[in-house]
Amino acid sequence: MKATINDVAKQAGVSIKTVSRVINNEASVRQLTREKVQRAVDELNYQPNLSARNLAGAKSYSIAYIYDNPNAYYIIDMQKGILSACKQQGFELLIHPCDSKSQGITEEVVNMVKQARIAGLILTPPLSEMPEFVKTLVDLDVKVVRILSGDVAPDDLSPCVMVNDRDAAQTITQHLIDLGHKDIGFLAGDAVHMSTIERYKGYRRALKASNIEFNKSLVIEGSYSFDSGVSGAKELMSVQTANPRPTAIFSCNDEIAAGALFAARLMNISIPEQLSIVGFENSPFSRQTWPKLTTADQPNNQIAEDAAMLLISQIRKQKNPITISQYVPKLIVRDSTAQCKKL
Amino acid sequence: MKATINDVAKQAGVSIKTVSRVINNEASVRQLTREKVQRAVDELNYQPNLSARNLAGAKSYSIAYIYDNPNAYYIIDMQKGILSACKQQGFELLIHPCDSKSQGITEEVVNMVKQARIAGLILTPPLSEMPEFVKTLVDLDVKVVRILSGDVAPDDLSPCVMVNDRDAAQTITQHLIDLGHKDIGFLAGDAVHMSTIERYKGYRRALKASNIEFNKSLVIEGSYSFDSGVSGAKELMSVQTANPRPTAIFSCNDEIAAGALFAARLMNISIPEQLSIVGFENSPFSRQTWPKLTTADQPNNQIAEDAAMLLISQIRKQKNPITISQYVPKLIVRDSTAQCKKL
DNA sequence: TAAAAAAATGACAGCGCTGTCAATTACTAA
DNA sequence: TTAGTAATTGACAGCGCTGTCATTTTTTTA
Repeated sequence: MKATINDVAKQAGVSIKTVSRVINNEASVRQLTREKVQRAVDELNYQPNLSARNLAGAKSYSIAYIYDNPNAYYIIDMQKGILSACKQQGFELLIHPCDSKSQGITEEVVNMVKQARIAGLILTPPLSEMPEFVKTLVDLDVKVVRILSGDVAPDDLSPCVMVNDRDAAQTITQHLIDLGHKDIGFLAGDAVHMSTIERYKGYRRALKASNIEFNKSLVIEGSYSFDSGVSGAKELMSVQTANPRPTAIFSCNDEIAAGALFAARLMNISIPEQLSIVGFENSPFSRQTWPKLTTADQPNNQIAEDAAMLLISQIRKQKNPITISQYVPKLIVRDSTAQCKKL
Repeated sequence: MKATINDVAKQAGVSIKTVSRVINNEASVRQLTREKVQRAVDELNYQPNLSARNLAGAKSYSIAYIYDNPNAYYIIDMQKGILSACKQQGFELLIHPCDSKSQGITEEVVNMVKQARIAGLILTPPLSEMPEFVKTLVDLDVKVVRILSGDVAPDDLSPCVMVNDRDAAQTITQHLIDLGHKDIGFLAGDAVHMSTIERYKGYRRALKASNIEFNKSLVIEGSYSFDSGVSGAKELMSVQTANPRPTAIFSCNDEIAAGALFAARLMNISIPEQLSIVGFENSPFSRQTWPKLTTADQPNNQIAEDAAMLLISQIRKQKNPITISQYVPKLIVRDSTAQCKKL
């Protein structure tokens, strides 16, 4: 049978309260006692019962990951990272898929938080980009950590883990520029997503830094989908006379890039010889295209773990409330980009 | 504050034990009393506290989903279905990603089951296809439900939800035959997966049913990947003289089909005019190709919910132990298949 | 060295529920 | 009607832990 706090107390020759103190890392336990207890804990392979903890204490050891995102890869990665933090810290994770556009979403989550006595929440886009939603939750006294696109937190509602898409986009664009490209198309994702906006800013900044004139006709609005990539690339590549035909295309994510790749193939444009294409996200997608995509990798696993750790330490009040950590996706050069052949 | 069993008891004018009886749907509660309690439950919006239940009772209200599958879409779908059943039934879901090929996988899971007092497990391929693994768990007195490819359960270790890939594959193949195709290539997935074997059997059966001679050179071994689809299709389509060049290709999943589509494009073979291609799974992939894939849809969400319900009713000992439910993926005709042009 | 203050430890109630068993009530048959 | 049985209900302990507060031990101060 599983060891309980009683077994440990008996084995260590102390009261259960002392054991409780040790496992909760409270002060005012003599070093000697602490070691004695720790030894018993190890010997019995004791792990505190979460149900009992949640029931007895004022604290809660449950956090939740609320998501609404069509990108399954992203979610699975996130989940894995969060789970890993939870395991380390003896927390429990509740998963809650939802529809961010639904009317009652706020109420739904508030309800869940109350019912399950949830101590904290991890939010990813698009939920993390809904300020009123976040505000409602924070006011409810639930700890929240948001994962967002950008370099600085948009407000001080909660700690954030920022993914600096802007710098990454600049780096990617610079990579194209370094290859001699000047006419670089931009296939945008959904305009409401912060990530699209940030990536666009990075693209613009790179052009500016290299004194390349920005050409609005090279920017195509769209969404984060394969189809959008196909039609966007078609539009870009069939531009007539007046506009330069781009020699490279920056796609806001790998799915769009895959679509662009496809369109190029349809139009008999060889990649990367005649046209360089870059993606973003380093999703499994990017390795399933031919040629394999040059893209930007963001360590979702790591980001998620970081966010969860931040959340937990916040729950434990171990750190100052508004911490921010930042990640910059890293350029991964593969086979879809090459030196610009055009003069 | 959240209502507890005490509040309900007070409101209904009965003892907490009676409330407990009502919410657990136990016999020997008078109809009148039951209604009285139920009314109080509704008025107070009472929901039993899971932690307390888990702690107090001999029973556990936790089930776990253990997975190891590179297909994120599949897992997300599964998870959602399971979650929905859990919510309905007042259960809690633990998520546990793992590596099925790792040495200590059995021990890892056994440990987890013991530590978290898990009442039941849901297993999907490849974990559900590991008999010794399942046996160990069942012997441990954990309830297990497996989701498997096939029409009958391979053993009576646990209830299974069967996905009849064979019949579905036969239907798909028949669809090609109906379109006049006779030389139908087969791009296999990983040979160790039951799904590959089953789909292959269905393919063979369809050929046989229509008296089409089986040609071994049209079967290409491979894996469930885009690359495998590309190379497989290339091989099939470059078959020389002796072998007939297929006019249609059955791909074991959408990813392979996407690869095949890509290869065809490379070889200037137009789809579906010169070559029909079908996929399997109806993953988001299949809608992100051009032309959109004809494929077989399996209602993963539903399957998962069904499996979870089966598991929970088993935990509650409401049903006979070895129940089997079966799903047959449904043919979805889209744009990648057409009438055979060849004589 | 004794008194006072501080640090360390323990006893015990109680979180919200279920299991056990005893008490009450309703229903039967005689 | 009344004992006898079955159906219904309730009192209470206890699951494994934490919070409160009292007690003991150690350290500090005068």
